Amino acid sequence: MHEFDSVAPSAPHATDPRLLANLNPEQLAAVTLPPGHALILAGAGSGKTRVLTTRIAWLIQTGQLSPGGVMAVTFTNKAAKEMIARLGTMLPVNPRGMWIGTFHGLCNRFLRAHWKLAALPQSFQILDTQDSLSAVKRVVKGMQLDEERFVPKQISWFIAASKDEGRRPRDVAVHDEQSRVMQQVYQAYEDQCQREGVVDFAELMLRTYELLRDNDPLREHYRRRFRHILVDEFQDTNRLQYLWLKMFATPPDRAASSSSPGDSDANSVFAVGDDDQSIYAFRGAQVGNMADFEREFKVREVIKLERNYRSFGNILDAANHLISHNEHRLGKNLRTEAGPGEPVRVNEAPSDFAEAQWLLDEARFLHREGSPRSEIAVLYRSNAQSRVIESALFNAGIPYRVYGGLRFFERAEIKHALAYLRLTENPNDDTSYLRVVNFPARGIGARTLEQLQDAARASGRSLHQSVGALGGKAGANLGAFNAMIESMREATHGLTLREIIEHVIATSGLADFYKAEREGAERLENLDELVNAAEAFVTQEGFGKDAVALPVDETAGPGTIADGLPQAVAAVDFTPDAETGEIMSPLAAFLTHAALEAGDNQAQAGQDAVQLMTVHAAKGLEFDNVFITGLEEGLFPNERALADADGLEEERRLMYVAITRARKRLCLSFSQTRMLHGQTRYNVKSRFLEELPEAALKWLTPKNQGFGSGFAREYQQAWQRGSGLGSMVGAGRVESPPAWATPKTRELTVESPAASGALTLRVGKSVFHTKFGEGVVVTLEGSGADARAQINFGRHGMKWLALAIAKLTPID
DNA sequence: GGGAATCGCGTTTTT
DNA sequence: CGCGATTCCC
Repeated sequence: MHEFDSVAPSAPHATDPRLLANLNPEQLAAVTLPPGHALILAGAGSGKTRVLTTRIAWLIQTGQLSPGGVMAVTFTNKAAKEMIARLGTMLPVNPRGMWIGTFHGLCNRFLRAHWKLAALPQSFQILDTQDSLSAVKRVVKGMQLDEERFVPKQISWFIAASKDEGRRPRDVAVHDEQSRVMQQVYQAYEDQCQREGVVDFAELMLRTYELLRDNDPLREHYRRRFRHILVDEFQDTNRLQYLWLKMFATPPDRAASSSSPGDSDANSVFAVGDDDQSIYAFRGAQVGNMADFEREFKVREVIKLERNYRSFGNILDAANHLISHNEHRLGKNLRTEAGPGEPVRVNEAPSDFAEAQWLLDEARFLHREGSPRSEIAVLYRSNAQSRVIESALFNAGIPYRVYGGLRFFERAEIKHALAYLRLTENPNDDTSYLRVVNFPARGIGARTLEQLQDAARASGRSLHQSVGALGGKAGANLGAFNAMIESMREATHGLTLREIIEHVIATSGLADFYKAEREGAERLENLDELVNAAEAFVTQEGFGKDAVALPVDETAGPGTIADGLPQAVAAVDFTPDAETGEIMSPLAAFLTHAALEAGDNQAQAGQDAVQLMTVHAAKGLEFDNVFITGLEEGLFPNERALADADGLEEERRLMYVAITRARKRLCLSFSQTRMLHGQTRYNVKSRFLEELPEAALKWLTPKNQGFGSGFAREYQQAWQRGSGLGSMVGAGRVESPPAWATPKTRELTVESPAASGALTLRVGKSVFHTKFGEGVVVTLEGSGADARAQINFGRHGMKWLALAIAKLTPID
């Protein structure tokens, strides 16, 4: 089926000496590894991206690889873009033509090229998580299941998780009624997606994997084409991504059987990852893939990049010391030549409010000292923690930026516009149909849609096709909607993408609707922004001008292929059909782009602002000054994560990621009390604080260390201000009961079995229990013999104790 | 069909 | 407590 140009690698050219300059010995070894599968353990701040890009540039410069023979995979669009941008400065070729992208982006390209083999429509559309959930809801409703028992969200999660493990409905384990129904829903969901010509994120991966698995010539073709496969953040790969990778890689036994590696037709996988930064197990990532890779791919070279170019010594000591408490590691220790730097400072606050206040003063101080606000990052374990910090910053008028939340293409008004656009492309997309059939309102109610869905189910056709089944006013309204979609389709024929979108926003009634809305101005702006995004997309991708294969001289070489698939296309989102070269419409391509790249999720960019984000969101970023807040048992480590065995280790890795974000200054803080879910919680400080080396720390609270001069004075003032704010915070020390707490009893005196004599307990007081260790009294109830106390023992959890029996001693 | 009241829930998130 | 989703009522 395929013919290949088996061009042996030419003798290395003289490389640009600047390319390899300033690499340390380990980096150099990684960059210049001979062909063969390799695993690079790249510690935080060790120059990972540099090694990846330099490796590609070096292979190309030395003539071992043509741009068309590269496949580089990342997890995020941001990482892919960065790689492309850096390569652009290193190479005289256009890196946009290389197969560099996210797992999902590359799958999309692959399926666009082989849509027929994959049994998809050429302009199949991609469901994001929201779309997918509403599709599942539709299925569940259609099957008339009890939504209490079969929660759509859970089923949606189950389907995604199954696909992420490579399981089709027939492969899922069925052991009871519940799982049997789940399987049926999964099957029905698949049928529905197939009927509507849509795929969800996991389907992109799974479909690609299966196509390669079941089609030998195709698989062999791609194995020959991609000489070098590079994978970033390998520790975050899930089961399916690992299997997927195996499809592209030459099996190691075949690679080994070749006498000389240089002439072998085997390709090479260059996997880069850091097991200590694996923080996505909750969404299916399997760190075990690293060990599996080493074993199954018979990796000969494991290179560790341990020299850190980011942080000062004390920060690295803290990170190393902390992570050494994990048992399941491949083993790695960061080192620096930058000197110890400032100690890691630790602050204890009486309340979350005071913690925020302290943070605020600290940020002000740093800014006064010349640090840009954008170099100050405030990290927290969960999004709910940002609220107090935000309000403190807001009230003080300090600009800040919160990462997270809705992204551009996920906004309701944008999704609505996209739904109309999708319908002009494919009126049988029921998800989009239901989203906008009555938005803006046009007299199509819930019962009408029930009937329409029943009719569609009965005939096995789409909603759009089933409108004729309904008569009366309802049928007329539906007919009018169909006619509108149809006229949109006709009117936009031949228009530019920009004109199409403008037309649809106007004629759908969306523009008028938001004009009439009191709060619609921002949404209108966003719709304008959608037009701009489309314009930028077209310009950037170069569609319409020269969306054709790049000049041959840029792409020819080993790996040239002969099945009509262009080596490289200027417009990567317009991947042509592998056989016919047909390219999908700009609109379909833009819709794909919108699904695959949800856009920024940071609020108002522009001015210099303090950066607020979760630890997860901070991965891959770095800042001069980092604050890690809320270091309390239950919060960080999070109590819900402690349920499973590996939970604590993942939490610790999360802390490790947080620590290693800091370049110059690291501050840790925790609070004795915190408002959570509408009630005050009394917390014990995080065990992670105990796992840090004392020598690298400087405690700012009197208990552990006195105040000195300079910085410390600042802290003292900040702390006092923070703790002196309003009656809410009271006297500020844990010894006095917080005035704002309203438990049943605030103070209780009982005969203590431990200390012969009276024991006085107060809410907020620390106590020691012979079995559970240190805890904080949360609630007191009853009296005398049946006096009870609820005590938070941190890692041992919240306990109710009978005070007549429990052996408690007070801690001061 | 849409606004108001009520319910329920509350790690982490990219594609 | 604060939110989103659902339900209720006009």
